[in-house]
Order: sequence, then C-alpha cells, then structure tokens
Amino acid sequence: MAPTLEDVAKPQSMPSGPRNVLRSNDSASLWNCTLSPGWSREESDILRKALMKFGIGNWAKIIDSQSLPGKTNAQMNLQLQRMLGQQSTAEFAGLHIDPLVIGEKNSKIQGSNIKRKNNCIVNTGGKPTRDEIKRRIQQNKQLYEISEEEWNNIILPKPEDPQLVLESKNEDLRRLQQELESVRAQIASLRRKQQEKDCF
DNA sequence: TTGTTAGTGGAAATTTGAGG
DNA sequence: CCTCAAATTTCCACTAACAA
Repeated sequence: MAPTLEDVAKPQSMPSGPRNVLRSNDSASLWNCTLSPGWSREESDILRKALMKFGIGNWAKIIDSQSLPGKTNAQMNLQLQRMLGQQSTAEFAGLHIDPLVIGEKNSKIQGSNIKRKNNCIVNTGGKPTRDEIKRRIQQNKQLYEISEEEWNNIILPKPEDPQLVLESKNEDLRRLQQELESVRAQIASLRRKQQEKDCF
C-alpha cells in the first residue's frame, strides 16, 4: 500500500523534548500537517494520480486532462517538490511513479551533507551531468515505476461541468453572505450593549 | 522561437520561549 | 495564562539555463 499524506503527518518542527505534546491552542501547522495554501488534500491527491498516469513533469498532459482546473505548471511543480521531498525533479522526468514513495524515503534521509529548504532536500555541490541524470532516470525507472497496466487504469476526475461549478459557487456565495450578516448582527448587538452601558 | 525546469532571494508567516 | 520579538520555516516570484 502506497503512503498517503496522512501517513507522513508527523511532528517535524519539534521531533523530541517537552514541547513534543499537542496543546489545545497549537496551530495545526505547528505539526507540519497542513497543506500549502491553494492546495486541498483532494487536489493534491489528484495531482499525485495524474503524475502517476501521465509521468512526472508532463504538465501539458495534466493541464489537458482538465482534472486540476486553474492550476499552472509552476504551482504543480512546487506541489510535486513537496510530495517528493526534494527540489530537483530531473531524475524522475517522465517516469510513472508515486511521488509520495520518494517523499517517504527522502523524509528519512539524514546527514550533515544533506541540505533542506522547506523540508525539501536541495542539491549541493555541482549539478549532475546530462548522462548522470539519464542514468538516474533509468535507475529510478527500475526501482520505482509502476506497471503500464496500473497507470493506464488510473482514473482522474472528469472536467467539471461549468453549470455545476456555477451552482456550487452560487451556493458558496449565499453561505458567505449569511455568515457576513450574522457577524454584522453580532457587532450591532455588541455596540447597542456598549451604548446602554455608556448611558449610566 | 517557445515552453519548461532548476534554483535563488527575500517577503511573509509561523514557532519558540522568555518575561510579565 | 498572555504578549512579544527573535529565530526559523515556508512560500512565491523571478530568472537563467535548458530542451524541443
């Protein structure tokens, strides 16, 4: 069974010590469990499946599939880096792999020569040659690529019906308007109480 | 050319922990 | 408890380099 985002939701900022206890007022991100802004868990999972189906870095195909409307390749690339746990994606180019499998491995790598940024391993030293990249892609293909049958059978969500999207957005709008009204009523009520007090 | 990707810099957000 | 600011982490825009 491949790992999911839930499986890797472990405290990272404070891996040990007395503060390694969840307090009631701790923010969720304290535990590095939150997703990046603009990415819901569902979207992240769709991207993961799309990458397995179309291959790492094949952004044009993913955009074509319309399963992630509104996402640019830059946004998808960043999210891929977060899933992989490393910044450079070259050694997986075009491979049908589960990025979370790599992410799981990368999360365990330690060492003084390992530099991280945003929890992602970044390259240090000289950049690998073209041949070295090719070699690594071949190696990663052997190690991690899922079977063609498997990735052919991955089903992505259908492009959304614009009519349904519109209805859902209108529903959101109505809900937010109600919320706004309720907050305004609360403010008005508090002001009235304050005025009553001021009279005395 | 045109489209993509790797990598950088710095702003913004979050966390920690000391002191009230 | 709470507040605050230093320390740390995260995010995003941007660019140079690369690939097709």
